[in-house]
Amino acid sequence: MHLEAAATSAVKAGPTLIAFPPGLAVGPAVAQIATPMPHKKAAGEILFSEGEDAESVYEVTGGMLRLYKLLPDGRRQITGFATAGHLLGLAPEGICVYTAEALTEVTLRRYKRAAVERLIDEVPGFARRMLAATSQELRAAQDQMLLLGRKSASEKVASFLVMIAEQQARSGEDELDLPMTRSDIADYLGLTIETVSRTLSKLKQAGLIALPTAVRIEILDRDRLEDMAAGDELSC
Amino acid sequence: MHLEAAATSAVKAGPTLIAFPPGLAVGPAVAQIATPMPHKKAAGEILFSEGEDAESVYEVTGGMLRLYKLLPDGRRQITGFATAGHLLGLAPEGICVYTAEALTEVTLRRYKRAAVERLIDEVPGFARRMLAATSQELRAAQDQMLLLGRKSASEKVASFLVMIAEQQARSGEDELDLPMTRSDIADYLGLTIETVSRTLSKLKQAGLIALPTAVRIEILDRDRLEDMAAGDELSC
DNA sequence: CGAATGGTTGACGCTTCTCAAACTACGTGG
DNA sequence: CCACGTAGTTTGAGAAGCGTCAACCATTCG
Repeated sequence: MHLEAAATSAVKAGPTLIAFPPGLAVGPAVAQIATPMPHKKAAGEILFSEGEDAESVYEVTGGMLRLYKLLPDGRRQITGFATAGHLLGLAPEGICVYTAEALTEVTLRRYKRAAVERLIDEVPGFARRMLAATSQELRAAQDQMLLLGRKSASEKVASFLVMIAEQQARSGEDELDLPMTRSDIADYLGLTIETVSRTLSKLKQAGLIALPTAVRIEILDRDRLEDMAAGDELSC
Repeated sequence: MHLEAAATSAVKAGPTLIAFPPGLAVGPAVAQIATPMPHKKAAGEILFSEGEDAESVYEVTGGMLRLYKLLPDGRRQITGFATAGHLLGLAPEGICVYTAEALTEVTLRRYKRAAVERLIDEVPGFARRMLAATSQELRAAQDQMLLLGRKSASEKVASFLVMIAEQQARSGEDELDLPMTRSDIADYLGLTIETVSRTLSKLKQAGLIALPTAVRIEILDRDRLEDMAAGDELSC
């Protein structure tokens, strides 16, 4: 019942999380096997931490989380932002490989991991759908590797803006709300806060975007931004 | 028959490819449904290219390939190295998302993609195994994101050496053969050839490794190398 | 109003990149 | 067998992009 809803929601939102591609339905058997527990987390709360036992699988129904890994000295790499429709905590070895932290208030449905595993084994086609979703995440992760390893700061920020724009493609609006801070963007792109801020200022000066407020971004020249994101020189 | 062999081979080798975790067996139905075509590629040959239709799925049985994505101006990010046991070309949308190129001579088994898809649908447990393998790759991809976004050159090279060492863990040998060039290593770690070379020289000077020849590396202090790879300061 | 959090901007420095030259290994052909 | 060419590697000098440190500004909240 609930997982079906997720199955029809949008895909993309960055790498490292499981999302159900659109057009997939799970089937009526689901709710009987895996009964969801409604959940809510306030901004800043941690859903689960890297290294913990993964006892539950969470389905995001609202809000946004950041998913990240840490180095011993505190350096952080955000591997993705999870939004409605994403499934978190499906670690195959039963251990969380990243931390999930609420960025806004977040609503979730919690499933017992064992129940989801049973679904995978027993509901025909369910494993296949999970496989498709996971493959999609893997593809996104590979794009992110290209970004982190080979793109300049301008190209990274442009890529980020294009990604957010695609995600918030509701109506024809070219105004974006950023739920995350500069620090989150920096840790997602492998940059520092200052470089993100400076790069946004440069894009603003170049007339590609406008910044009414810090968390609000208007895209003025989508085409050039996409060219820049793709690495088509003219990076500035 | 053949896929079972793969199912019992080692996992790790870097992100972005599908490998069968050890201890998984596919079952005797496989060979009947998806008959493999033996294949061979010489070093330098391209198996498939980014953007192409993914018509076949390849199972690597010997040798090594590099998997990479390109930016329009030629910048390259290697997302992983594929070795025996890895499955390539399982793009869910039917389009290759990276290029696979033989690094050494490579032996492969080719399956029709449609046949593998049928396997996924019809052989109980097969989709589940593919899901486990793909999740494992996703985990590795996340590790690589942390490396690319937040590790220093020394930490990157140390991580690479530890990875290769784990992969070539045959016997107690601490001598490694590198099938790839400095250029490949650089494009895997998000560095340049020169930085890789200089970093290896520094590690040699620090007594952590020895370099009998360019393609041969002896690990002298595994512990410190692993500390460095994990980001435990003392980076040098 | 003042503190706190987050964002912007500037000056400076360091890590890594770029450009260039020299060295090594290896295979080919004279 | 050795000169030569080629591809790959190493090393150096200099440049640049991004990080670090620091000050200042904006917004929110008690």
